[in-house]
Amino acid sequence: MDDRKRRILDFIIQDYVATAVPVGSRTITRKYDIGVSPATIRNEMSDLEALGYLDQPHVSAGRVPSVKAYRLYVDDLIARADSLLAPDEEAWRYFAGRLTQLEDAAQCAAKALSELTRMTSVVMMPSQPDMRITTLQLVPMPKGAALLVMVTDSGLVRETVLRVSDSLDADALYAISRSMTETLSGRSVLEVQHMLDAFAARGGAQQRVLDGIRELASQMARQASEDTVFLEGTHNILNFPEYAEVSKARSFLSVMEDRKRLLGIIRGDQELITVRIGQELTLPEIDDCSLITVRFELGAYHGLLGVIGPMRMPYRQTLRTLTTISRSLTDMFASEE
Amino acid sequence: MDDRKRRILDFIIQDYVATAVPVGSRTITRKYDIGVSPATIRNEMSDLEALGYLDQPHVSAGRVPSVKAYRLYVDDLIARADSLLAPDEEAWRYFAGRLTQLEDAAQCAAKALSELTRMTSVVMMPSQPDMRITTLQLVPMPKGAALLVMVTDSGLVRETVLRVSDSLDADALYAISRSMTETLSGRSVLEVQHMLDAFAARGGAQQRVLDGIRELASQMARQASEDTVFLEGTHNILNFPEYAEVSKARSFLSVMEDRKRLLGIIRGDQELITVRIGQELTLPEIDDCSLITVRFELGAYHGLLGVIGPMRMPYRQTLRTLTTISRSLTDMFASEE
DNA sequence: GTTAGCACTCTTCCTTGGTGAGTGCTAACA
DNA sequence: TGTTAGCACTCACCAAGGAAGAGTGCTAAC
Repeated sequence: MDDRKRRILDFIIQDYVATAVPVGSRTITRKYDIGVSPATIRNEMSDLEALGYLDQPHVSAGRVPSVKAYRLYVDDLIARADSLLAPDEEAWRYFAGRLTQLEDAAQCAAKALSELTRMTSVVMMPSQPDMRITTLQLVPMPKGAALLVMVTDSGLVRETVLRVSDSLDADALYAISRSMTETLSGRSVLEVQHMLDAFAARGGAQQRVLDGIRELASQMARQASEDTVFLEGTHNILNFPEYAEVSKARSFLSVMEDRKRLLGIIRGDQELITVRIGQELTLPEIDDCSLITVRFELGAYHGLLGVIGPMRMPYRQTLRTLTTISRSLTDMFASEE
Repeated sequence: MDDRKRRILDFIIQDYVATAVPVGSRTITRKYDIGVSPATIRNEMSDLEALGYLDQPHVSAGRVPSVKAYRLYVDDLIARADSLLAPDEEAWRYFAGRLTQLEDAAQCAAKALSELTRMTSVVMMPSQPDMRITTLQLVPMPKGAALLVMVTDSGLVRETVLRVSDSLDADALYAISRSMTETLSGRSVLEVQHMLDAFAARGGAQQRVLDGIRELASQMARQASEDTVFLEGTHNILNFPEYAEVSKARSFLSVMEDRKRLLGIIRGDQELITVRIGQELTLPEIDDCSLITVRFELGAYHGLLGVIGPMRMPYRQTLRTLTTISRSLTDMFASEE
């Protein structure tokens, strides 16, 4: 494939991404000064089609990039990764808001991504199978209640409200907290859950507290073993002419509902950047969509940021936004812990 | 309006709610055994139209209930409120999941509502202008961090992660927590926010903690003065043939984005049940929708649960679901505090 | 190797006529 | 007086038939 073919292919991708309309030979000469006539372009396009880089919806329509064309384009984009390193200023500013906890950060990132890209964003927090408890603390609440707060070594926080005896003041709650922390800190959430399951029916004064710990531990254990996913901006899909039919939009949305399925697809991604184009996504209902995922680091583990949109998506800009947010997430966790 | 007219009107509403297709005179005789011929029904329908209870999309279509008809139907439904008192078993079971905090409960209720009704749900938590701080507590976290937890008298909890000196162990953090609580407890969040604004640039060892408190206080103050809204299931609108055009669906969704506008409409509702039908909603973009809100109690204040869907909605079932969830929310808060 | 010209294809949009659901009116009937 | 059958009429809906336009492939000339 010579240079001119390559340039024409790039023009077609660029134009189709922008307009969603099949690109004809005249359109190219009108919009992009390539120095040859439509007829020549036609010959080249004919060659490109033979090579498998272009599809023709029907004989009298323009050409549309094939999966192979997007693949070429994206692989090239990733190879010249330096162009993606320049941070996306808008994304930086957008995501500068203050974040407190892991989940906040993930949800916040998902929201930022979906608003910046105007597509659907997905964030996978990594599973942390060996997460250990560092602190348990009871915080007094009004009317005989207390907030049980559980903190793990990875900075995950969970809390629940308990009913406790009115006779317990702040100091008493703190004393209990200390002894609980002493007993349980350093143990994994799974271990704690099993320990307390054994105690379950023991009864007694502090039963409610134990139940609370057990509940939190099991919540955390669940979260520790399964990766969790956040989705935002699912209904941005309506902005794309590809999804102008409600039935298509609905099928897209119902695919998005099934988070386990999505998770199953992206879970294994180890590369810094993974791009799945069209059928590569292995979601037949939305085989005209693409999914880009970018890794971020969270201690020893890694999570994924992703964007789902039509196959015809602005790959370059989307990748920049993704890498920018991914980098700031990685930095944030690195500094916080 | 005599009894037979009323019965015919009810049939038309019932059928139109179920099918979204204008109801003709023959349809009525076929589906509902009313004992008279289509011609008679036609005469009655003609009368009902003259009375303003029916509309006719065009001359050779069946009839469609008017706003006035829905109004009559709904007012009647509310008047015979006892029929709504029977709790919706499915809703009960669905909503039986354990809840920890106010926001959790609200969000959870919103989710349950949208899934049960298959429409868009809205939950408004009440503003609590005189909310006061009861506890401030620092919980140790790994790597020189601490979780600052703030609890108010109404049971609202907020927390944020702070960086603190490594030299502070659990006991030291507790000592700080005690003195903070002593100083600030009983004060309103607004007061605290202003106090700390004055101190802002003071610097010093505990500056980070003070900043944390200030931030939380201002978050809470914002929440205390503004009511907060949760929306769920916005894209359920796609399930209705009325919104089969993507452009309509999009305009619905963009109305839903503007929470302040929604809030402005429902904020003032004092009744136990408020039903806004069609234009009564004063949202011209979606003037073929209805909004039902039901009050729930939260201490001295009240919040609202609502469902938004097409004007042609199953009012009776929706009201039952709403009142059931509302009652269980009210109960939950009453017992918890 | 490039370009102009031309016949050809096929989608899109508009028009047109047929079909059927539903109505309103009138006249007959109980 | 209320109910019913019959009938002409209206109008949305749908399928079929062009006309227009965009785009192609091929051929022949530059």
